Formats: sequence, C-alpha cells, structure tokens
Amino acid sequence: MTPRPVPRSTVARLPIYLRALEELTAQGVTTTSSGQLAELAGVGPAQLRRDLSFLGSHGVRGVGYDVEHLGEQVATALGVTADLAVVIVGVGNLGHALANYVAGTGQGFRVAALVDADPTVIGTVVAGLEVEDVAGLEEVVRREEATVAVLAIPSAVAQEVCDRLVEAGVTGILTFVPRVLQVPEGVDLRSVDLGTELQILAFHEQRKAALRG
Amino acid sequence: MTPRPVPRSTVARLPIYLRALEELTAQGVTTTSSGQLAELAGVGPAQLRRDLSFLGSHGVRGVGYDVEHLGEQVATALGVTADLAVVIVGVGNLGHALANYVAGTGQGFRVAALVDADPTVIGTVVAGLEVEDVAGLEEVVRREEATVAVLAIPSAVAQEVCDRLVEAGVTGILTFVPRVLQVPEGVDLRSVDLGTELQILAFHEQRKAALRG
DNA sequence: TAGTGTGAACGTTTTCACAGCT
DNA sequence: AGCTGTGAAAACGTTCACACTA
Repeated sequence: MTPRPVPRSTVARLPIYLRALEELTAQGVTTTSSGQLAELAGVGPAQLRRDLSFLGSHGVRGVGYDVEHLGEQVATALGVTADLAVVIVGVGNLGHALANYVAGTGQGFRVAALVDADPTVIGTVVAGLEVEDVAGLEEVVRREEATVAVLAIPSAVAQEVCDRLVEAGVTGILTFVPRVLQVPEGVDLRSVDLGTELQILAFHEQRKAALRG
Repeated sequence: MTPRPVPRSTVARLPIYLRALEELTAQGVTTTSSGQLAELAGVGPAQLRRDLSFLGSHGVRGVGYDVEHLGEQVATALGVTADLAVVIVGVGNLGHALANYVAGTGQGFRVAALVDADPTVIGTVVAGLEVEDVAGLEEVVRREEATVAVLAIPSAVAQEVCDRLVEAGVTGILTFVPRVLQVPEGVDLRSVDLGTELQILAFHEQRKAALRG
C-alpha cells in the first residue's frame, strides 16, 4: 500500500468516475475496463488508469475492475461515504434549484438547513425544509454541525456572510457569487460563476469566427 | 505586436481580471498595478503579468496599467465587445435563475430565447421573454442566429437536446446537467455540476478531519 | 491474451528573478 | 525609483509504451 497524495486534477475527475460507476451498477454491469470507464467519463484510458492508481491497485491485469469494489474505493477516497451536512444560504431561484438538487440526488450530502434574509421567504418550505432567518446563521451552523455551505446570495453581502460562516466553523464553501471572496487558510473555497463560463465560451466562439470570417 | 496563442488557463482567468477592472472603473480608479489587480483577482502578481503579456504589452514600466485601456484589451481578447446571443434550454428554477442573471448583468451577452418542454411553463414570461416550446428549438436557434446555448434540463433528455442544438448551428454549450455529453469536434462544451463541486469539497473536508481526528 | 500499473518522455502552467524602460 | 515584461527554472499534469500478471 502506497498512500501517495492525490493530485488536485485527479480529485476533480473522481466524481465523474463515481457517476460512471453508479451508471454501470444500475445497468447490472459488474466488471469494467479502463477503456469502457474512460469512454463513459470522457477521458483517455491512460489518464483514468493513472488517476485510479493514486487510490491503490484495485484492478486485475487482463480482466479489469470490479465495478462495486472500485465504486467503494472512489467514494471512500472522496469522503462521500457518510452524509455531509450542507447549509444553503440564499433561497432565490438559484438556491431553490440547488436545494432540490442536493435533496434529490444527494449521494453523500444532506441539506441540513436553508437560510435567507427575505422576510417573505423565511418560513416557507423548500425541499421539505423550513427556511430560517440569516440572522441566526451561526446558531444554525453549530446546531447542524455543518462544515460545508453553499452561497447563492447577492454580491454585496457575500463577503460578510462568508466571514460569519467561517467564524461559525464552516471549512468548505461553494459560492455562486460573481465576486472574489477572501477566506483564511484552512478553508476551501470553490467558485462557480455563470458569467465567467459564458465569457470563456465567448473567447472560443470568437476564435472560431476568426478562422472562418 | 506578437499575437501569441493565449493558454487555456489564462483564458479562464481573464473574466476575473475583467471584473476587477470594472470594479476599479466604478471606483474612479484610472491607473493600477499588477500588485493591486492580482490582489483583487486572488492570484499572484507574476501570474497576472504573465497572463496579460499574452494580450500584448499594455502596461507602462514604473507606472502600471491604465484601467480603461486594459479593460478594453481584456474584453476584446475575450470577445465580449458585441453582445452574443444565448439560448437557455430548460426554465425550471435553475434556468429561471440563469435567465435573470444573464438578462441582468449581461456584459457581452443577451438572452435571445427561453425554451422548455413543460406545457405549464411554455408561454409564461421570464426575464422579459416568453418561454417557447422546445419542439421548435431548431427554428429558434436559426431565427436568433444563436451560437451559444445553456442547458438546464433533466439528464435523460440532455444528449438528445445537445445533438439538436449542434445540428441547428450552436458551437458553444454550457451545461448544468450532471452527465457526460458527447459533442463533435469544433463544438466547445463547458460543464458545471453541483454534485461534482460538493464532492471535491467533501474530499478536502475529509483530509482536514483526518489531520485532526 | 487482454488489460493493468507505471517509468519515462512530453507538454503545460506557475514561479522566480532580474533586465529594461519610464 | 518603481513596475513591467520575460527568459530560465521548477512544478505540475498528460500521454506513451511496455513490462507484468491473472
């Protein structure tokens, strides 16, 4: 056993492999190969084997991988074996969609609480949970022992809410706010921004247009 | 002038720089430095200078960068100077949020059309636009001369809709569907998946827990 | 024989450190 | 004097190609 550190780029692909393995399980497939799995994941076979090698040797030469066993290994590596409590801050359209997504497909997660600042939203029930007042954010985080939060709130209040979450004990934040947030060492921040994604597409559209134009 | 190819990783950061430059403009700042801009963007000064160097030399040694001029250069490089038509497919909570986002902050984009399959949604007005029937997807794409589409629909129909979009002339797709999509050469696909993002956070949470536990 | 696991080659991205310009 | 722009070095990531083994 050689517990090498798993590279960032590999970690980013593990969830895709896990989904592919779940699909295969659902189809009743019990054994797979790096070729098949790579195809499903949209990567090269060599890359897939290299990625999996960081989790240890779980394949059988000449045969392939046991779908169920490999699925367990990937899930264990990702740390999605026990449900992680997630607090969603901001229950507009986006927060609403996120809450339903996590509540629905929640493999490895559960929506621990929903929080908003809008009095017309507080008290309503979304994804089976009553929306609570952001004023009690710290209590909610401590009550649920949540370490992960999702931010779907206006830019203007994002840094303040982020600071309060960290102060209350959150160490992982997924933000949909189009703004750079500052977090202390030891807190992981992942940012998803529609504007950024569209602008990257715009760049490639321009390049393609230039080649023709 | 040396029009070197802009690396992928640099392209991914340009939108962040553009936002930072717009913030500075809003604050009335006319000149900035790699140090200040890097701070706002959350990257190192050397990385920022290297990134900007791919767009040509626009800084002044000993002084810094002209905020307005640099903003124009970055916008031009990204291809967000003229509004790009975007079709949003799927107007559930997520599609709704995306439509409002693009319609609101739309620097470089405009929502050309909204499309859905649900009869109770078709005909309703969202973000100032009437939702159209997905049955007429191809006509909508051609009518608006849209080259970019956003997918916020159920997994089961995603590949089919994707194929139809490509067939109709779309060459850039941003998908929020948790599934690997196949697109032909020449079509750019960017994927955003909440489940993947949360699982990456779970990985880091586990690592931190292991260091303490 | 078929398919894994991995050393080695290759390509990309980041960082350093400083020459060069204003 | 101060900040940019960039060679050179280091770090990181991907792909190749094949030895190895069930």
